[in-house]
This record gives sequence, C-alpha cells and structure tokens, in this order.
Amino acid sequence: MSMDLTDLEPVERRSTAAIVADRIREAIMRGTFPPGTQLGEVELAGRLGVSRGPLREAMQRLVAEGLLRSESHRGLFVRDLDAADVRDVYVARAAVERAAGLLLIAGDRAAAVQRLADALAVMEAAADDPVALADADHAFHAELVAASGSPRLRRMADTLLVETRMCLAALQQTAPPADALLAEHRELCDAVRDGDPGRLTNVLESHMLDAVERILAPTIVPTVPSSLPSSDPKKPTDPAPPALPA
Amino acid sequence: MSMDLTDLEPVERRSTAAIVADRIREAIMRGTFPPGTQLGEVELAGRLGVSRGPLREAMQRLVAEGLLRSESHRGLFVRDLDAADVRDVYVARAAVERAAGLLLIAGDRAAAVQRLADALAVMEAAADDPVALADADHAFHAELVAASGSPRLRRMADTLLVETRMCLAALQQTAPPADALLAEHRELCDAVRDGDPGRLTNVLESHMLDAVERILAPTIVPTVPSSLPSSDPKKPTDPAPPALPA
DNA sequence: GGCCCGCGGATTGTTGACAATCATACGAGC
DNA sequence: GCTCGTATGATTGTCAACAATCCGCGGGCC
Repeated sequence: MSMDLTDLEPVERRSTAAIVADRIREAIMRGTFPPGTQLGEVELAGRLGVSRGPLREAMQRLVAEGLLRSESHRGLFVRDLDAADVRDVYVARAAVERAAGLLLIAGDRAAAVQRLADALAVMEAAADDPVALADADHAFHAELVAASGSPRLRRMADTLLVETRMCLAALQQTAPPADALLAEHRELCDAVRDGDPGRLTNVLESHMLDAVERILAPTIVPTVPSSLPSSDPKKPTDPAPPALPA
Repeated sequence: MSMDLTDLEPVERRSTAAIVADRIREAIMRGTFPPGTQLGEVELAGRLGVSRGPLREAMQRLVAEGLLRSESHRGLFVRDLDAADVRDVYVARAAVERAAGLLLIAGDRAAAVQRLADALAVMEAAADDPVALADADHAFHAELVAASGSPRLRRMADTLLVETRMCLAALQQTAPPADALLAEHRELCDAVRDGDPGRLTNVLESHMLDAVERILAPTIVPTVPSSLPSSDPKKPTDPAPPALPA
C-alpha cells in the first residue's frame, strides 16, 4: 500500500472556525454536552485555546446545521430532541439514504458493494463493544452515502448522522441487539448487490422504523403524530451535566 | 380573518448574523453576486452597516450551507456550479421532495392539497412574468416541503432551492415554457390528491429530469455521469459584477 | 532574455476591550 | 405575606485595532 503522490491534494488547510466546529460537533455527538446544556463562550474559548471570534463563527455554523439553538442575549444551547425529532431524523435519513442507494445501483455497483462490505466487516468485528458498534454503524451509513458521489446527499447525511448519535447518546438506555442490527445491514448490502430499487427502499425504510422503535421503546410512543394532549408535557429527564473532559 | 393571539409566539428576535446571512443569501440567489465573485469583507460590512464580526459569522453560516467556498487567507467566493452540480441539486431535491410528498399523502391530504392549490394559483397568475414565475415555482416547492411538517426536510429543501435559483440565474439563457411548467406542477398536485405514492414519485422525478435538461440544454450534456474529458473546462461567462442594491 | 528574490499593498485572521441585555436576589410598599 | 421595583452580576453582541498571510510587481542575478 504505497502512497502515490500523483494526485497531491491542495494541502488541506481548514479554517480554525471549521476545526472548532468539528470539535464541538464531536463533543455533542458523543454526548459530552447533553441536550439542553448551555455553552458559555468564554469558557469554551478558553478551553479550546482560541478567542471568542472564531468560536462564535463555529457556533453559527453549528446553528446552521441545527445542532445548536441560539437565544438572543441568552446563550447557545444544545438542541434537545424529543420523540418527534427522532422520527423526523429517521424520515430524513430514509429519504437521503434511499436516494444514495439508488445512485449506487445506477452507478458502479460492484465498487459500491465492495465499500459497503468493508464497512460491514468493521461492524461485525465491533459487535461486542457497543460504542464501537455505534461508530461502525455510523461509518456504514456515511459510506453508503459517500459512495453515491453526491456531495449534497453526503452533507445532509453527515448532519443527520450526528443527530442520530445525539439521540442514541441522550436516550441510550439499552444497547441495541448486535445480531439484529448486523442482519439488517447485511440485507441492505445485498439489496444494493442485487440492484433491486424496490427491495432497497423497503429494507431501508424498515431499518429506519426499527431504529426509531428501538430508541423510543421505553418512552410513551404514540404512533400518530401530534394531537396528543397527554399527561405530562414536562420532561422528567434532567440529569446533572457531567464534567467536561480535558 | 381575525388574528387570534392565543398562541402568542415567543417574539421572533433574529440575530444580526442570521439577518445578514439572509440578505447575502438572497443576493446570491437573485444572481446579484454571480458565481465566482469574491466577497470582500470590509466592503460588504460597510454596505450592510455592520462590522466585520457579525458579517464573518453570517459567512460561516453560508459556507456551511454550501453557498460559499472559503479559501484561507484568500477570501470568500460564491460557489460556481457546473453541470454535475446542477444534476446533484436536482437529485437531492427529488429525494427530499419525494419524502415530503409521501408525508403529505400519509398525513392530512386535504389540507396539503389546499396549500398546494393556492401556490399553484399564484404560479398561474404569474405565468407571464418570468421572474415572478420563478418565484412562484420556488414558493410552490417550498410549500410542498413545508406542508410535510418535517423541519429537517424543510431546511434541506430551502438550501437546495436557493441553489436551484443560482443555477437559473447563472444559466438563464431562456425562460422556461410556462405552460409545460404549470402542467407538471398541476400533475404533481393531482398525484398528492389521489394519494398514489408511486405516481407521485414518477411525476416528481420526471419533473426534476425535465428541469435539468432545460437548464443544461444549450451546453454539451452527456447523460452518463462523470468520465467526461470534454472540450473546454473553463467557463466563458464572466460578466462584470453588477452594482449592489441599497 | 529569462528566472528568482524581495518588497509594497491589500485582505484575511485574531484579539482584547466596550456597550447592551438579561437573570437573579434583595428590599420597599401595599 | 405577597408583589413589584431596583441593584447587581454575568453573559452576549459588537466594534476597532493588531498581526499574519498572500498576490502583484520591480530589481537583481545567472
């Protein structure tokens, strides 16, 4: 595996705002900042070793992605996702990943299946460790969309996958059964291999529905959207914010 | 139509960065800033009556949306879209709007059809004026996605629609035939009314394909993606940047 | 004559400080 | 005893100046 220098990239030089945004995004994704926590600018800036200017730029970027909500003269808060948001994330993911899968089928199917199979192997190898499995799951779907070659689908999927991780981190009451998860992904891979658009759509949508149910299992989950003047509108969950790392 | 104050909203107070971002986005969308133009920070800041701080935050937001590209220590430029980008925009739009349409069918179909019919009426009224028609077209699709009730699909669609307008503004060599456009939208509305998912998918995808062909008509347009070492990669269009409004 | 080096102008990236706004706690008034 | 007005503290929003980097151009050297 010799690195060939023929394609030499234009020296990736990311702006500090982008780097800071990546850091914060990662932290939000990993659950380091639980939903609802306020992100003080001075504290974060000091911790990351930058001034408030670049940090605020990074925040605006994250607000645009929908990960943070900004209240004027009040502060920036990590968006907290309710059941409706969980469903919405998976609806949007189904839309994006279905389109990506169709592009895969229409394009170089063999190469796509190869990449998917590799990602699947990583998942199988990490079946024991729940967090590694979540990472591999994330990587699988990211690869699925990236292989489609559509930059816009890719960007959308990246944001949605981060939100998915937020859901999992916030509501991770139980680790998902690894075998069922693997089976679903294998089936998804097969659908691409066979090149059957209808089957891919079905597999993908049922995969998403399963995921939603898994996440929303312990909570009250009315299947009909809205129109629920149910008992208690206030959230019972309000765990003390854990200490920040490093 | 008496305004009822029962639901009184939390007083919409947008941050200046968001306002500035809207302004710039609008200008890019309308073609005031042609693709490839550099946006000087001091000039823009002075023109908008804000300092460079908030302006830079707004820029980061637009970069995150993919409307601008930032070269380090070089400046911010309006992204120029090539043929592949045009196809990609419409692929993504098809994915998003299909999902939204399916949600419409599954939800309150009557209300959705009503909103779509209203938007369609606006289009019909503006059939003569090309720019008004483009606005109405934009509004129709925005309404389609907004009516789905999915905030994520909505956000994606908003960004994609702006990019669509960029394509149109940059390559508007010929006004689209209003009658064909109206017919397609009517058919789309009917598909939602009938509640036939398959038909909706077909109508929507053909609508998108038609739009792509319309835009890419005069240029060389190979139907197969990528692998085109065609003649001239550089764009002939480089009109003098028109003066800024207000 | 052609190529390399260095300088001037301009623009971006970053910083620290100033002004405006909001939440909280305390005390006066009813 | 409860409510309202006010002071205080902290945080956000904004600004102008400083430092770093890059493009274009002229002079020197080969």
